[in-house]
Amino acid sequence: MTTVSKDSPSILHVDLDAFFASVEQRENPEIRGLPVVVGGLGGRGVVAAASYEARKFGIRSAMSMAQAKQACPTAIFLAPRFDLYSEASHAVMEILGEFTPLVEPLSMDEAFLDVSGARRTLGDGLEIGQLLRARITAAVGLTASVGIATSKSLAKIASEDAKPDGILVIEPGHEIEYLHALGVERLWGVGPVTREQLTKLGIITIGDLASRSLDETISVLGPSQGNHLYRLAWNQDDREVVPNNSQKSISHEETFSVDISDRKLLEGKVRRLSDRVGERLRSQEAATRTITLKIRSHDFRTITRSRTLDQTTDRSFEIAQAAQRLLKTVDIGGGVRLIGVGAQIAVSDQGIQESLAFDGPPRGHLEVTLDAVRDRFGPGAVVSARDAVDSPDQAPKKGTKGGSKKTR
DNA sequence: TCTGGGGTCCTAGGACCC
DNA sequence: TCTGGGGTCCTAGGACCC
Ligand SMILES: [Mg+2]
Ligand SMILES: [Mg+2]
Repeated sequence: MTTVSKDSPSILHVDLDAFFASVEQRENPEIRGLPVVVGGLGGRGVVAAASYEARKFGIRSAMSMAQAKQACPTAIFLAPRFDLYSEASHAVMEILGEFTPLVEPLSMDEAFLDVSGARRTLGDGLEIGQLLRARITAAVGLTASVGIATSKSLAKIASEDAKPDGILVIEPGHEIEYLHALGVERLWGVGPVTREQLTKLGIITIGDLASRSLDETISVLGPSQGNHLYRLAWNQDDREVVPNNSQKSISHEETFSVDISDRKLLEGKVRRLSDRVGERLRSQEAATRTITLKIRSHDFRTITRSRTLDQTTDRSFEIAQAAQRLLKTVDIGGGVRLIGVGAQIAVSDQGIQESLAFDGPPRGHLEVTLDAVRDRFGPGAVVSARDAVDSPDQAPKKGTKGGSKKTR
């Protein structure tokens, strides 16, 4: 048993280093120590992962493979092998689960852990972080970096600074000095567009953002993002680690090596993509009601068209039919670069019942319902049972149901 | 050889409802 | 009675993440 002070940080962000490239280097000893670039080889590919050796040449995720080749012609260029990465990912997540059930995967190669319960037996966050890093390397042959802090946002930022193969604890009381020295783009949720907006206002660092008034931040970024980022800039982030998040959509898309203008050809592509979407729906015993067609034109402009059906389906044919009908409404004049088919996963009545049983009714729904009744029948129509007096106006009529079953 | 593929969440307007 | 005010659903677009 270890003694751990109560305010010792207990949120861990675990992130594998150069994930796809590291798996490839693990598989093939001959490319260890060499610049390795994993990405699409088909002419229009981008970099999915670059080994640290490749990063020395300026190669980064999301740059085109063509650019990467220019930066380092002698690098090893590999097509991704997702089955391999998926297997490694599962193995890592399983290890994380040995430390606490509170594991929230964010992607194939990263997860949050809340170890506040596990610390009593396993040690503080730092000790647990070192333990699981060693376990991952020994069992899976990959290195992981870990950020540890009192909030998700800060733990995630810290894991970047821990890389590669490192660990970093942001001690309580030192959070603000650490955070405020960083560029705003380091905040989770600030991308190129937001960073540019902030730069125009002279906001370069997180400290700059924090020193402005909340009102100013909101006037530029809107109430939602403004509030959120302002809070993050002061390390005010009370989001909890939530395991077992359910998937909300399934999609497949394809970028063609040459733009396509032939409708028949595109219809065939839609059919094949719909098959894959349907297959995955059925394998999860899920269904969809809303289908989305995505088209990116030769000029990189992207549109989506979606259609909600009257009834849910898990049949590839119906998905394809909906998507092909949407395709007919789109002008494909200059050629199509990418086409995609997506399906929103419908929440089954059973799922709703389970979530009601588990979480209680979502407040929004209940209150809307009550308000609607009051709106129709007057303020006395619904009162708390505690306050109900035995008057004809307020007593429930005989035969009133306890609750309705279907919420939507 | 410009710009992947898989996702999540937010915004905003119109329809519809009470 | 020149304007109610919300709420949800649907659709389209866009920022962001890995
Ligand atoms: Mg990573
Ligand atoms: Mg990652």
